[in-house]
Amino acid sequence: MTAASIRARVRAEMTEEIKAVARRHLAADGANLSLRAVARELGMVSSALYRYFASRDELLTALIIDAYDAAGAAAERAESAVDRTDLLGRWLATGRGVREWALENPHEYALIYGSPVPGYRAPADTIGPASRVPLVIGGILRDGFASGELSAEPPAEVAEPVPEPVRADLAAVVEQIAPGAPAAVLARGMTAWTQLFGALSFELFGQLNNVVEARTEFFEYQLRAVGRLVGLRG
Amino acid sequence: MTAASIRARVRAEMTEEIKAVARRHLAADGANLSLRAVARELGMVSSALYRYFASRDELLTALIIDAYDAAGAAAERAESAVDRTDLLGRWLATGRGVREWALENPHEYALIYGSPVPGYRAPADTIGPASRVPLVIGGILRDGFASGELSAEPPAEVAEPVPEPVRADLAAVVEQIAPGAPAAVLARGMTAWTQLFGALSFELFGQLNNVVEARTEFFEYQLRAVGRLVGLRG
DNA sequence: TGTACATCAGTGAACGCGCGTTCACTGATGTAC
DNA sequence: TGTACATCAGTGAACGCGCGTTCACTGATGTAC
Repeated sequence: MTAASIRARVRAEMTEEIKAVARRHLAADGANLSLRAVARELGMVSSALYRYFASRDELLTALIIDAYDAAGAAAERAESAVDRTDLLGRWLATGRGVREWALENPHEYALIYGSPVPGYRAPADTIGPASRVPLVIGGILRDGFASGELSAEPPAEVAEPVPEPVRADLAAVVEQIAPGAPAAVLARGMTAWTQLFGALSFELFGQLNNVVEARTEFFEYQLRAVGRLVGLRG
Repeated sequence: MTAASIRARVRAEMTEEIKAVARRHLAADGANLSLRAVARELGMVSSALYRYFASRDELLTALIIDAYDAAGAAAERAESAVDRTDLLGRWLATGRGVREWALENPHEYALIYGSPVPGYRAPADTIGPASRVPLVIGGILRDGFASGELSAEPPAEVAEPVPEPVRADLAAVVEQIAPGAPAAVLARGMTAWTQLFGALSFELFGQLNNVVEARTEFFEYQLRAVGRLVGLRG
């Protein structure tokens, strides 16, 4: 290993360490993370951080990207462990995987799915990582449509026509997320996606306090209910 | 009008004005609202605010309560304009009412349904106002169950049993929200409640950017889809 | 292999701000007799 | 109705903090000849 690459590795490790400390600080400060506090904990002077991140916003961006990646990886890991033909199981595993990650990392969850950070504009590099969970769901829809289990027609009793402008928007999304699937299937999938994160936000942001204590069971119930709405059988 | 009551009225007006300015500042600062900035805009010295609010947290609490009340009032106003027997229509009106309020007041929405404010603990006085939207939904469920339109059994194809621990939690909630309705009906109602705010959070917090542009139609589609899951006909 | 030079991580001081909260005070307005 | 006193809104200074970012610098580590 050349001297240069050792230096690069040390630099990469230090970068990771800064992010790790910053992640811990999200708990105390939320999105108004203090660079000076991070530096203090690392035993450095605050200006030293500028060797690694050009600004506070850049550090925040790195944390956001990492959080999306971690949530996506959790979904992928959980979903990939399920038999490919068990579509409902794959959906449930995805939801559970994301939830477990979110419960372990509530402040990172809040950073990406909570209120936007005032004054912060997410750069384009967050788009890819942010798509990982939707892509997992898209894979389930694609396979379901391919196997015929998911038809363009939803379960008869909950059939709801997709409005024309939404169809148009989804036509573009279909190509990236679930190539080949009809817009109607994707629309139901996006309803499920919304439900998943709505349920997590309610749980993590306190709306269920004093209302539902059986959090895991309630989450599971909602996942299953919306899975049925999508047309997933299990 | 006595002198004392004039003083009281002036005081009340000043209190409202402080809150109005503070609300505007939520846009710039999010939840880390600055008392000094509010005072500055009012042309007062910052210590003068302490005549009206004992601390920054107390001002935040007032804003949170007002926001819940405003969202609840919007839901009530919209829902009450619909024919009582049109359950699906009542649900759609509720959703649209909340969404309109949220789009007009995105920062207040974020304050109550977004990430929790770091270091802030909501006092008990927020519970009542926070229940107003759920109560509107509960009213629809109650009436639906009373008229027989909503049965304990959901639409057959999306039937999903309510887990026992959730049933137990909901038994308590039923009394406050929809007296007389079975837990199964309430569970579906809470799924709809989650979907409603999940959809709003996705829209307001930017998750739909570059994905769905036909926001109103997509929202409407989701409201209808989950309304069917609940068993509301229209 | 040894040496001159370049790179780069981290320092420390400074700039120019911001904040919430307390406290003694002034002066206007209201109350009680 | 007039006067002494109490209430209360708002002031201004201060306390004791915090922050992001810039800049000239030191000194260790790497690179090129």
